[in-house]
Order: sequence, then structure tokens, then C-alpha cells
Amino acid sequence: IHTLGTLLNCVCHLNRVDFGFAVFGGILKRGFKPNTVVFTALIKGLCMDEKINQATKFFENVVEMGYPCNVITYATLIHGLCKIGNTGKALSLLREMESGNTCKPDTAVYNTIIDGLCKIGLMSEAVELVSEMVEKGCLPNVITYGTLISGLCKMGDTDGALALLREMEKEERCKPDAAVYTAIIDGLCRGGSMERAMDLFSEMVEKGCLPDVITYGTLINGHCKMGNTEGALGLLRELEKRRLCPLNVTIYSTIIDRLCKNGSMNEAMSLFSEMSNNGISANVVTFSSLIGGFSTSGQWREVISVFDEMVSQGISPNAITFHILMDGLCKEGMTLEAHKLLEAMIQRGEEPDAFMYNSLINAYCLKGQMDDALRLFDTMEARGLGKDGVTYTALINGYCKCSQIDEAMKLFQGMRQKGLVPD
RNA sequence: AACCGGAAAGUG
Repeated sequence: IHTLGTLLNCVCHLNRVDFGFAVFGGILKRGFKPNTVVFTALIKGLCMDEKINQATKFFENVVEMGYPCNVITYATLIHGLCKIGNTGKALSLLREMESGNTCKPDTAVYNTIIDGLCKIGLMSEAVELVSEMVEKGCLPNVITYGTLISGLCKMGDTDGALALLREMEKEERCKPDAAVYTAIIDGLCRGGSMERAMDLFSEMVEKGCLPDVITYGTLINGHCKMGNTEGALGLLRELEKRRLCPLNVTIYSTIIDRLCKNGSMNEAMSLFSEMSNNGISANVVTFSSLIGGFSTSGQWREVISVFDEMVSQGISPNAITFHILMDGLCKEGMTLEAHKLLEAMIQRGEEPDAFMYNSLINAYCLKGQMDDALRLFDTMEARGLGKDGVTYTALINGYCKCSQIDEAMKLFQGMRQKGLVPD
């Protein structure tokens, strides 16, 4: 059962929960009694596959049938719920744990929900939960702090994050680690303060905290997003020369994306080759950036060749890849091809998302093809896709451009009636 | 053998 548990965990981590259940079947067939580890791995597999409802049902069945669950089982399911933003259900599971006697929540469980609350912007609820865990005798650890600090940074409150960092430094029990510093460095970069980010980087080194590949990747991204491609490349060369950390696909993809956005496709492709020569495989993000770069410059042959190369490496395009393609076609005014792409996706059994429709609707509006735009608008409704401010703005813009102000006003009212706030 | 925080790609 130990071996099968390991196998099960492996297949679930490969995102093949279907195989996971096959293994589970094998366990039952062989007459082994599945244990908590097995159930937990399966729940995790379902969660990773975004099948949270199934995970919840499975968990309930397991409990009903009297199999033992422990704090890790709960934590796993709670994590899945938080990942899709369902902190309400996560909190009710937490209450269930608190009221029972068998598995009281531990710090990791609280941390998971604190993170979930931060990710949907409920910072004060997150902080509240920290006080609550302390009252209940669960001590916050470095991850608790790291979670809050990351949440504050995502809200743009780097000062608040720095204040928490100073608080940690005073506490012997949880000294800040690389993740904590990196989260704040990232926040500072996003706020446009590269200087302060670099200062904090120096500070962490001075204090004896070793930066890792994510820290360096964050700085490289900071340079890229500020348009400082040279700075990013310079840092990459320094990492190589001084062997500061092993490079990875994220580091390269960050810079490749910048080069693509600069329109420097030759340099992008040469860095892409360099990456594979260094034994690092590209992923869907790397390929999507390249596809975007080539399509913005109308190099459709290259787009196709990159796309083919991606597929030949066994990497499937995702919703973002398709949208990058769609947007490239739309921006070039190739609405006919763009529409074909949408159709092709539907035939492939993919479900185009709102980004897809919004781009194409906008393209039709810019060409004054309001009928086509409206047809898609209705299709979105029929497919249950949320129409947001972007959708309405595109259409309003279209009607304004062809002087149908009354139609534009109607849409504006319709948008407000749907509870959408114009920006 | 199973659980928690930090970096890269998309729409007006």
C-alpha cells in the first residue's frame, strides 16, 4: 500500500488524476485497504485538475464511509477551494475542524486560508484570521508572514509589507527568508521603484539571506517591465558568469518576452536557441511570447513555424496562446482569419474565453461591422461568458465611430443595469 | 508516500 500510495501521488502530480483513480481501483481490487495518504493524494489530484466539486464530493464520501481523514486531507481540500476563490467553503471546513476533536487545524491550514483571502483582496479578513489563529494557540510562522507580505505587495502596499518585514526581524522565531524578501522586491519593482528593489536585494545579502533563482528572476522581470532590456540581459550574463544560481525557463522566458515586445525577434530567437543549447526546454509561456512577437510584426510564416515547433515538442497551446494569436490577427485587421480561428477552436472542442470574444468584437467594431460584433455579443451570452467593461466599451466605441450615439447610449445603460461600473 | 507563502505570456 505504501508503494501504491507513492505511485498514486506521482500520477496525481503529473496532472493525471484519471490514472490516479485507476491506481485506486487497483488498490481495491488487490484487497488492500486504502489509507488516508491515498485519499489525500486523490483529492489533491482532483484539485490540481480544477475539479474542486468532485474533490469535495469525494471527500464527503470518504468521511461518510468512515475512512479516517487527517489535518492534511482537510488542508488539501481547503487549498483547492481557496485556489478557486471559494474561501467561504474553506472557512466552513475550518470551523468544522475547530469544532471537532479529531483533527484540529494547524498553522499550515490557517496559512492556506490566509493566502486565499489575500488572493481575493480580503486583506483585513486575512489579518483577522491571523489574530484568530494566535488566540487558538497556533503560532504564525515564516510562511504566515510571507503570505501576508505577498498579499500586501499585490495590493501595492509595499510600505505595509516592509513594516511587517521589520517586525519579523525582531522576532527570533521567524526570520525572513528569501521568499519574503523576494515578494517585497517584486512589489517594489511593480511599483516602479527599481532602486529600492535593488537596495532591498543588497540588504538581504548583507543580512546573510541567500537569494535564489526566483529572487534573480524577479529582478530580471523588474528590469524588463521597466523597459530596461539591457539591464535584464546584463543580470542574466552575471548569473551565468558568476554561477549565482541555476538558470531556468522562467528567467529566459521573461527576457524573451521583453525582446518580443521590443520587436527584436532576431535577438529573441537567438536567446531561445541559447536556452535550449543550455539544456533548458521551452514551455507554453516561452512559445506564446514568440508567437505574440511574430504576429505583432505580421510575420505569419514564423508564427506558424513556432506554433508547429511547439506542438512537435509535445506542448499544447492554451487559452492564452490562442488569444495571443487571435489578438495578433485582429490587430492586423484580419477578422476573417480571426473568426476562422474561433471556429476552429470550437470544432476542436475548446471553449474560447471572454478574452477571445472581446478581441474579435473589438476588431469588428473598429471596422464598423456592428452586425458581426453583435452576433458575437449574443454568442457570449449563449455560452454563459461574462460580458465585462471591455466588451461593452468595444461596442460603445464601435457605435460612436459610426455615429449611432443612441445605440451607444443604450449599451451604456444596459451595462449599468448589469451592475457594471463604467471606468 | 500526502498539506501552506515569492518571479515569466493574453482583451477596450
